[in-house]
Amino acid sequence: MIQKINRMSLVEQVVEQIEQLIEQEKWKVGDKLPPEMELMKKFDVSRNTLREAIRALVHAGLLETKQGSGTLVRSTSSLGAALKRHAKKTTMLETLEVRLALEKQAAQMASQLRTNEDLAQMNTYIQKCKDAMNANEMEQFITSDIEFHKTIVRASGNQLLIDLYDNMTDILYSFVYNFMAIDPSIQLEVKFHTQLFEAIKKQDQQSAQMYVENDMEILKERVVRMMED
Amino acid sequence: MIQKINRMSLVEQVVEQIEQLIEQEKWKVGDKLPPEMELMKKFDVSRNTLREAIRALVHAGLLETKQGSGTLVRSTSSLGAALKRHAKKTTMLETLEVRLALEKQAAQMASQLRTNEDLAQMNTYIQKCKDAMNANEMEQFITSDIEFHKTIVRASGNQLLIDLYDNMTDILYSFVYNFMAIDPSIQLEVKFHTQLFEAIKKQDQQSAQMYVENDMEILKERVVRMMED
DNA sequence: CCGCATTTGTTCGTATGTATC
DNA sequence: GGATACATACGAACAAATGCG
Repeated sequence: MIQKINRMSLVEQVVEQIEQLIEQEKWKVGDKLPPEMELMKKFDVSRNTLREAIRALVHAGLLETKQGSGTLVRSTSSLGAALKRHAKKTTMLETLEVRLALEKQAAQMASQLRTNEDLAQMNTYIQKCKDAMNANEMEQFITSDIEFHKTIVRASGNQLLIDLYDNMTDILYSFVYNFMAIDPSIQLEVKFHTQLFEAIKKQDQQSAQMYVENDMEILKERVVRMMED
Repeated sequence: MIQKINRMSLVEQVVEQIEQLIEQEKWKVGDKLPPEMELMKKFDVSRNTLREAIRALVHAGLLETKQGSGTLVRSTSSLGAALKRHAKKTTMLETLEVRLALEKQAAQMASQLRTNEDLAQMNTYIQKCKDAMNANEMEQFITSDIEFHKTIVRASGNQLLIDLYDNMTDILYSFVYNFMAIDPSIQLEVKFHTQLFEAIKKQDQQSAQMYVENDMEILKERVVRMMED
């Protein structure tokens, strides 16, 4: 039996393994990696090799090293890191518009493909949004709101669309999060959620896209208002 | 006058400079970089430092090194490279759907923002498409077709949208290019181009989005047919 | 086919700066 | 402040691939 020769350099192999560990969430965002000595033993490579692999991942944006402290996980994919870097060169409004584009398409596709499980999940998150609104719990509202939208996009079944959307959402909310406040527009938002849900349930593609636009218009106004301050 | 301290490591600085040189097309895709010795002198860093910068860019997908031969430019942005890697894990159909999402949004925005120059350019490319079709020149048709669509997306004014769209288009056509043939559907395609152009001219957002869908349906059928073979 | 120059790949060693305890 | 561990940068020597005459 002939074994395939390992054409990948040691560094590349370590990089791949670390990438997978992060993608599989064995090492989560914010986690601190084990110290170099431990990793050397685990991967069975020299310190130089390990360090080089880590540097590659630092430049890719997945890891972050702090002198004297350690290395920690910063992002889950190089796509996310590249998007974040790119998004910084543009405005939040542009990111929002791209996110709108993705969600509109997702809503249209979800109208055709949604399963009963999808619908049930959407319903759950809508209810959570309502509860959070009544209890004036902003943080809970935002979390449920994000999950509601992500459920729609997941229902599209398009993995590339899902990944891009999730990254855009992360970028947006990492900026907007602290500037949110309970205000009358939230009631409108919940109303649009319900309408959007009904459209997807009825498999009405046109209306689904329209309600996405309505819903995101609110977020857009918040971003614009935020940028004026 | 207080000077800002250079917090960036030498490697990072070299990486940035090379990235800029590539982005500004001083080093174009396919070009061979000057040998390490020369670059060492130009950037005034040691070989190790330079090599580490190059390695980071190789991992990011912008450069490619060949022992004994040299280093050459592979891609113009890390976003593009990350997207390409990601897109390989999914299907062409998914890429096409995301591209459709972006172009629909772009068409809607272009309907509002298009300048007379934009319209003139679109017209030019439509004419080139017609000419190529009559002359049975497939390659010329595809090139003009791509340019027509890109012009619409550019007219949206959203740089993030433009970059993502361009990359998606590159990925798609690098797969589909060689499988195209002159067939009756091309006549339909030109017809949709004209309709789409008229909608943008009349600033009719709804129709513009619809015609994008019609137009891309043809491409979708081609991709599906191609994948069956 | 050989030999050679060019170019990148790999692995040492060393010096200095910097964060943490 | 001192000790320790890690980060950063440079230099040098040798290996391996490529291309040319």
